[in-house]
Amino acid sequence: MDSWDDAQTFLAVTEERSFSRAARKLGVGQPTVSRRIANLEANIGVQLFSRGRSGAQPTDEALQLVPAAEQMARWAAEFARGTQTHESSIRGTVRIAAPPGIAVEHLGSFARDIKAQHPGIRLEVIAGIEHLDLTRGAADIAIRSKPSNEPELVVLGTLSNPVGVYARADYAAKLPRPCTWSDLDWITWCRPFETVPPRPMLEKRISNFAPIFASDDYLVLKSALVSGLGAMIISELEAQRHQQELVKVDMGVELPNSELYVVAAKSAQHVPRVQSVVRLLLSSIQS
Amino acid sequence: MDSWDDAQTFLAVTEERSFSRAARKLGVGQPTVSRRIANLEANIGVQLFSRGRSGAQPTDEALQLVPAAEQMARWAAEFARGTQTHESSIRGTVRIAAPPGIAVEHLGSFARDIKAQHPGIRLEVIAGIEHLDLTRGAADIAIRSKPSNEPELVVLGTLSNPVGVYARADYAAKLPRPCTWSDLDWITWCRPFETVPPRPMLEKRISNFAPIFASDDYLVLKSALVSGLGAMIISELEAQRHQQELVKVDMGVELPNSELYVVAAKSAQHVPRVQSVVRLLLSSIQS
DNA sequence: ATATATTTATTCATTTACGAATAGAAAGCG
DNA sequence: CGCTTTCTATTCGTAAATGAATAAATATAT
Repeated sequence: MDSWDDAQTFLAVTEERSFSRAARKLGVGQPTVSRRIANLEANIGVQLFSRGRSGAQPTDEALQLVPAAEQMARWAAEFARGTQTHESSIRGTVRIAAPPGIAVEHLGSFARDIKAQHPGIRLEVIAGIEHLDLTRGAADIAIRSKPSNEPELVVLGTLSNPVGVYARADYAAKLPRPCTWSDLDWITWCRPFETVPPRPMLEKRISNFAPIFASDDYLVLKSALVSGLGAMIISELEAQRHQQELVKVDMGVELPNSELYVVAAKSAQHVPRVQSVVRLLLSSIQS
Repeated sequence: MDSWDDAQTFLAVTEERSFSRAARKLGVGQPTVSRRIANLEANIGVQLFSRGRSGAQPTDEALQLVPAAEQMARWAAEFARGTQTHESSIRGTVRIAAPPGIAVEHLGSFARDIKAQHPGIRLEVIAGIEHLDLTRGAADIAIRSKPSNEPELVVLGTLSNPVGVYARADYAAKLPRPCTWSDLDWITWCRPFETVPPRPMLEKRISNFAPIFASDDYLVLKSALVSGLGAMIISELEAQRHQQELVKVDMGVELPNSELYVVAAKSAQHVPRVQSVVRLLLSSIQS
């Protein structure tokens, strides 16, 4: 084994559990992956994957190789970022990972700001809670509800996201005054997003919390909200977009802003296009 | 940059300071290296090496990329060793790094033992003090005079190397009795091997130590010794081979054995052929 | 100055690696 | 069963990567 590309191919297959998906991920054809793995297996004389209808399952021998390959991937990403710190022009693709609500509420419109300021930059938003590995370049920036304490990552700034309880006007009109948290029919996330704000906060305030409606899709949640089914905690920014349909429910107290942390791999912050996106992100979403 | 092979090529050039040497090291042609580096430079838009008569000098930008590439190399070696732990047959090449004296005195004859026991194994001995990076696979085993405390390495055993002061019979006959350390005309290492035993020990025992003769080549030292120029500390094993020419000089006390440490990368000890060599090394040289 | 020895760059015939297309295999489903 | 889908393996024409040979450049020695 002296071709580092083979290790890359190997890692992609173990992660994707499929030759064809690995090929897509690597940007090569499926036969190439098939051939490279076959060569690797021939060289070391051990079968690395059991092929079947449902893809490729790593053997025990293959699993022992994974940690080393992962470390290679991590440093390959570091190397790649290093090559980009000296780019003079601000252009290229920037991938942002964010929890689904944030992504929908803020990043769509943010993309327009980016285009105006830096037309050369293309934005890719991955909405989800899977913790993408920033050190391996799965994304350039992540917006997280908790600060990361991983030593290889750095918090580049915080976003204060003002939120409020909103409902359709006719629903809100029927509510008792003052209205308590338990009085409301809540619309919020269900699995696999049960840990995405504001659901944990609701579960803390309301014993035996049971939403009247839940979904893993923000648009579905919002359409339930707009249909007058119940109340939902959304960002003020999003509420402004729906001011004709939605009204704020007065809970007696203002909700605290939800704090969001913008994190990136340490070396990513020196990549010009990432730098620009972060700067604009912090200044344009800030309140 | 998504081809890990490019990083490998890059690292080879920074280390060899030459496209052609890097090509030899990688086992590819020189034009391939030339082209790969040119592509890499074109992709990132920065010159990485200043080419000249005396090879390729990395630019500042290139130097920033080196640490990441080195880490990749380290884990690539780890990956490669992982692929070898499941080899069933004990065959292949094992590289041993050792200080020059040890290499000459012991490893030549050890190669014969290996051949008898494991005919499939080929030995490569690198004699020198350059600390080869075992974690990166520059050698499989190293014999060192100090135990390594690097966390990625492991001491697999110690060798007790009995040594004595020897000189040609006629030279020894003229010595005063009892004979002190300062009475002798010492033959020992010069730069760059000034730290290789036994020279540090001699410098400690004798103030203003100045050898009558020094060389960086063991064979040169030994020929000076055999010619009757002075005395030299050599292993008893080596002394036996020259018992017709050399006699032991009685210093009043026996010299303590020189302790040698056999170290390897942690994962290398599980590679069958390395395992076999280490086992035989410990059992056959042990006194 | 001229020869020599080493560099990197270029050329170009050759080979290797690639991937679109296809075959084969296996599971889900009506 | 037969249809569909989703895998991996194979085939094969093509394009890209390779390296022997060579050119160009440059320092060192004679």
